[in-house]
Amino acid sequence: MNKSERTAIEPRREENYSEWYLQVIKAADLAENSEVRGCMVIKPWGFAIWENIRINLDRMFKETGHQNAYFPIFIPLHFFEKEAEHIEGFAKECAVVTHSRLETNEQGKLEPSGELTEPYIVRPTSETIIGASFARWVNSYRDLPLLINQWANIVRWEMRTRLFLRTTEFLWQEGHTVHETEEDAMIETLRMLDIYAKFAQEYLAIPAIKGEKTESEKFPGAVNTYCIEAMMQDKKALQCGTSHFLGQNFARASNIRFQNREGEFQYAWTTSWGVSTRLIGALIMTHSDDNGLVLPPKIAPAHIAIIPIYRNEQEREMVLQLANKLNNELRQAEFEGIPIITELDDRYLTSSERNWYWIKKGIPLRIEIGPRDIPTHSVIIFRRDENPKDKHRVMIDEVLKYCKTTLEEMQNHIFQKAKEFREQNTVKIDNKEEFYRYFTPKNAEEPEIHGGFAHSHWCGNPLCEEKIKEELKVTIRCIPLEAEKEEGKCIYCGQPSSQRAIFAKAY
RNA sequence: CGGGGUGUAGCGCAGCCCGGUUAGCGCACUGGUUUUGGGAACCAGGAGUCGGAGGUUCAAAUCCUCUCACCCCGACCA
Repeated sequence: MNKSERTAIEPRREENYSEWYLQVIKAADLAENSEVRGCMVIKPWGFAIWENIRINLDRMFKETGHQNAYFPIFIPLHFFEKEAEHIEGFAKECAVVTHSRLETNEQGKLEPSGELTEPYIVRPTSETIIGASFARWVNSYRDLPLLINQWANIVRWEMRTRLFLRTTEFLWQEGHTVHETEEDAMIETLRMLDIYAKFAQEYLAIPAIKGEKTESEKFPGAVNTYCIEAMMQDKKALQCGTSHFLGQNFARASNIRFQNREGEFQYAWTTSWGVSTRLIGALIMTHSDDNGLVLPPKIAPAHIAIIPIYRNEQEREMVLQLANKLNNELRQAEFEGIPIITELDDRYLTSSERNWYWIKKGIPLRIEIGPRDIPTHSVIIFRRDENPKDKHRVMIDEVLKYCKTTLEEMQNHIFQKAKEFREQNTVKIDNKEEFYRYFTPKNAEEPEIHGGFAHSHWCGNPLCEEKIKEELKVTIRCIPLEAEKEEGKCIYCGQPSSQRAIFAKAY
C-alpha cells in the first residue's frame, strides 16, 4: 500500500468492522480491557467524553424538574423476587454477594467467610430497591409527581462483552418517577424519550429514531418500552436509550401507594429511563472514519489542538509566542455557549506525529503554526471532518471567528452526514423475497457490510417476529412513533397490518 | 456450556512440525547526533523465570500429560 492510501486505523471499516471499532478505541486511548473479564478501564480521554454526556444530560434532567439521589449497589434477594417478569429478565445475569469477609485457610489462601443470612445481588437496574424507598416517600397525591434520577454503575453478567457496547459493569443514569395518574406517567415516559432524542441529535450528532419496542424486546416488567435507535456505519441498529412506562407493576411489587384526591388508597404509576456508557460506543460507530475517532465538537473533551512547528531556538521563540497568543485568545472564547478547550502540543515530536495523534483522538480542529506563517500573518487550520490533507489558510485576526463558526458548522455537518447515511440505507420493503435478499450477505462465511433499516409491515404476531429473527437474525428494532399509519400486509405471513416496523440487524 | 484459536520483553510477532551454541525481530522505551509544513534517520543501550505444574531426555520455548488465562464464532443481552 502506498503512503497516500495509508490510513491511521487498520483494518478499515469495510475490511473488518468490529476489529476497526476496537482499533479506534485503542488509537484514541479511550478505554482498555481490564484484568477483570468483561470489565473495562475507561481512560481519561474516554471518561472526559462521558463527563460531557453526563453534564449535559444532567442539566436537561434538572431543567425538567428531576433531582439526583443515590441508592445502594446491593439489592436484598427478596426485593428482587417481587416482580415476576423482572426476575425472568434479569435472573440469568446477576452477580450475587453471599459472604462478608475473607479468612486465611490452612493452605494460606484467602477464602470467603461470614456467610450472609440473605444474599445480595449487585444491581442490574434499581427499580426494586428504589421502589422500597419510594413506598416510604409516597403517601399522598400531594407527594407526586416524584422525579428522581441516579448516576450509578450497574452489573449485568453478560456472556460476551465488547468495549462500551456491552460490558459486565457499566456506568449509566437511571431515572425513576412516580405519578398520580396513568396519563401523567405516560407523558413523563415520552417526555424523557424526547430528551434522549434531542440530546442524541444536538450533542452527539446522532440521528435517532424514536419508537416503541415490541413485546419480546421490551424491558422485563414494563408495560411499554420506548427507545431511540440509531444506525451505525455497518448498517446495524444500536439501541441508544430506553424509557419505560411501568404501569402499576412495580408499584404493586414495592407497595407504592398513596391516598388520592378522594381519600382512597391506590397504587401509583411509575416510569424508568436510562442511557449508559454505550452512548460512547454509538458515538464511535456513528462518526469515526478510517483515521480514527471523529467527535462532534459539543461533546469533545477538547476542541482545538495547536501545533507549533520550528527548527531552532530562534524559530521556536517566534512560533511559540504566536501560538501562546492564539491559545490564550481561543481559551477565553465560547461556541454555542460551550467554553473552547485547547491543547497546545509542544511535545518533542515531528509535526506529523503530533497531527496524527490528534486526528486519531478526534479533536475537531488542528492549527499549525510555523515560521513561514509569521510573515504572512496566517496559520493553517485542519478540520477533522475533512480529509487530513485539506488545509485552510486563515489570517491570524480571523482565527477566533473561524474556529467558532467552524465548530458550529462541524457539529451540524457531522449530524447531516450521519443522517444521510441512514436515509441512504433505509428502504421500504413489501415483498418477502426482497426482504430476505436485503438481509442476506453475499459471503455467508465472512459477511460483508450489508442490509440497513427495512420499513416493512408486521401483523403484530410475535411468531412472525420470532421466525424472522431465527431465519435472518433480523429483529424489529421499534415501531416508529413518528410514522404515518398505513394499511399493508405482514412481510412474513401476509396478514393485514396497520403499520410498518423497522427491521434491522442489531447490536 | 459447545466449536475454533492464542499464550515467548511494555505492545505486536517469529522460532515449535523436525529438541542442540548465549531465545530473536519490529514498534515503544533510555542516551546521543542530525532532523522537523504531512506518520524522520543513524549510533549506542536497557528490558525475558518462553502462561503454570508435572513428565520424557545427556539436553525442552520446541515432544507428552494435566492445568490456568485470554481472544474469536454460537446460545444471553442495554
